[in-house]
Amino acid sequence: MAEDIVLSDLQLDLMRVLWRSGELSVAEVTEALADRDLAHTTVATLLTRLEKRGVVEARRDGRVLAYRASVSEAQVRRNMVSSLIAQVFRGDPRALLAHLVSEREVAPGDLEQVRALLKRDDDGKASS
Amino acid sequence: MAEDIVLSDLQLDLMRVLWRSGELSVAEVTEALADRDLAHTTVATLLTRLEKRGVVEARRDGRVLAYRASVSEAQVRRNMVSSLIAQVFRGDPRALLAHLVSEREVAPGDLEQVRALLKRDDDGKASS
DNA sequence: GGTCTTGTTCTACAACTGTAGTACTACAGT
DNA sequence: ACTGTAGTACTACAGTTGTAGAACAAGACC
Repeated sequence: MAEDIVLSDLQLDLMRVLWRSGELSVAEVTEALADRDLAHTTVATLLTRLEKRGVVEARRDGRVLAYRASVSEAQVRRNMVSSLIAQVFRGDPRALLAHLVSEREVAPGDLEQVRALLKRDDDGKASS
Repeated sequence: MAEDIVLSDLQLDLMRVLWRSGELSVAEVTEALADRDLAHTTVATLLTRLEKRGVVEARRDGRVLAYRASVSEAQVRRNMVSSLIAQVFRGDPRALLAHLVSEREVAPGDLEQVRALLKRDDDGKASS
């Protein structure tokens, strides 16, 4: 379950609201997306569709539906990055890395930084 | 021009054929995508649509149309990566980098490798 | 108890994508 | 000139997404 999780911009915005806030009603989600200026029926439609796809779950709370994300943000990130790597970089994550570097999207300093981060991480998790 | 270049999987496959081979007829593209097993009319439709979007150009060569990519692979890559970064990583490329590292998609050795590459590159281009 | 409000569900529609059939056009061979 | 044959153009249709109205349900208020 939860395999093909590639979400559109709007869908991600919805999910972000849920990830931040836990369990929300349609009204609350609509309010949280006020900048998008969507009708609440639109938000309801979107949530229903996402529910059908299994990325959110609805729970009846009295007469109101409470929606909750049923996939994590990390999971979606993973999926979307993997998907991009598969599509554009022949499945080779290092090709993406090389792209980022050569496009000057990340600087050498960033690499150092992240490397340090990784090291700390490894020390914690995979210590001898 | 050529701003919103985010292509689907199939569209990318088409483009890859054109990037590799330069200028091709519908028949040639269809053949190159034989594994997809598409009708040549399907390929024609796809190319026409891509032309309308400005990512390929058609030239009349006798009675046959010769299609050619009018955006580079690098450009599409840039766009698609940027788009993902904007959508998923709040526009921060380093967040993507951090993701790659923490998801073990790239290893420390890869960082070194790419860093070396970058260094060589900079030596050539941005020498003091 | 009737009506207002709030929320849910259904239906709708345009744009885009994947897919392809049909119709038209024109060159090639006899 | 006639007819394949090959290629292009047009039309179509289902699925997804963005967007929302209309209809319906049920508690809240007087």
